[in-house]
Amino acid sequence: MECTWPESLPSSKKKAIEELVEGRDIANQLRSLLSKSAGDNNNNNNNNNNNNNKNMAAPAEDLVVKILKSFTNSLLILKNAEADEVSQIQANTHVTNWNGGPKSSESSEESSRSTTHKDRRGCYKRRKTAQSWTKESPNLTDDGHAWRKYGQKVILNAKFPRHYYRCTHKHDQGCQATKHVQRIHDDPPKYRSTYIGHHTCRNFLKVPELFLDSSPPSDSSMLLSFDNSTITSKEDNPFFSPFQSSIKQEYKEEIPSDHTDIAHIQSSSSDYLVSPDRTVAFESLGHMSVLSSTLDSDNGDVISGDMMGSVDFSDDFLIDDFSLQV
DNA sequence: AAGATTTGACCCTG
DNA sequence: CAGGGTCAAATCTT
Repeated sequence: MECTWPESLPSSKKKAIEELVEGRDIANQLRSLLSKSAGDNNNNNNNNNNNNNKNMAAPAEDLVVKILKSFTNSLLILKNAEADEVSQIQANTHVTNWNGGPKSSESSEESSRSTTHKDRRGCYKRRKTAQSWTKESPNLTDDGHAWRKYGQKVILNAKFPRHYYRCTHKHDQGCQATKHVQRIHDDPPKYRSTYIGHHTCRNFLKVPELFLDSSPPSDSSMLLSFDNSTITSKEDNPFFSPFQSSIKQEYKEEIPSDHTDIAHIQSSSSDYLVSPDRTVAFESLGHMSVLSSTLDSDNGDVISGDMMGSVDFSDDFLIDDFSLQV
């Protein structure tokens, strides 16, 4: 199971990234040193008063934080640029109208349409670009969201058809999230799931009241998955949800005889929280999602306030997250 | 009966 | 124009 982070980085860029990572790590060390010494001084009254020490450490730490931020942003830019080059299905760094919008030749071809079919002009809106990330996995793991299949296509040069899913709540809640799943290997089975867009829905019907309480349901899982990260919601990434997915047909078709996989799929949501393997996936996917969100935030493709509020771009998050990736 | 899946056609992008 | 993404009627499942 892996994320489609570019695996074939040119060595020069790899080195650049390594350098940045090293610099960032050093800055990180400096920061911990600073905070350590500040803490020591706080416990030690032999020197000047604590307020003075704090006042000295605070600006220094600010600087360190800025340095770290700079490193992290550079890494983000580098990596995202690479991702765009390597994979078309990787997160796009700009997003046009979410709903695309009809072409200009809207009304001119009225008569040319066949009358045997319903006139669907205007109803078809393809997303030109959207935030996307992929996941590859030997089985079709539950991502916690309710998906409804809306299409299947044979893809050129692909052994297996691609299955298209949209969020079940597309119509009742206007959730724009979609995904497609394609089997890329037969033996051993391997599936590539590409997630497009963010869930803006609230999975009310599926969420136990326990989770609906006061805090977002994802909080616990996020904290478990990301350790020090400060992501606060799963809404922008289906993998963060601890809830059961409701895809049925997909599994029946793709894994007709593999009982272990089916058992996996139907296993309780707690699997997500305890399996180290999946935790890694969460980290990778969370990273991708955050990456996309970071770089898309200024292009007007904010789907909802929900999504915007889904990620806390604190220094800690970015720093810790990146340390997983490089 | 309601909701999900299947499937062929439509539409968009490169 | 080809390939891929989406729609929606028909069909299936619960």
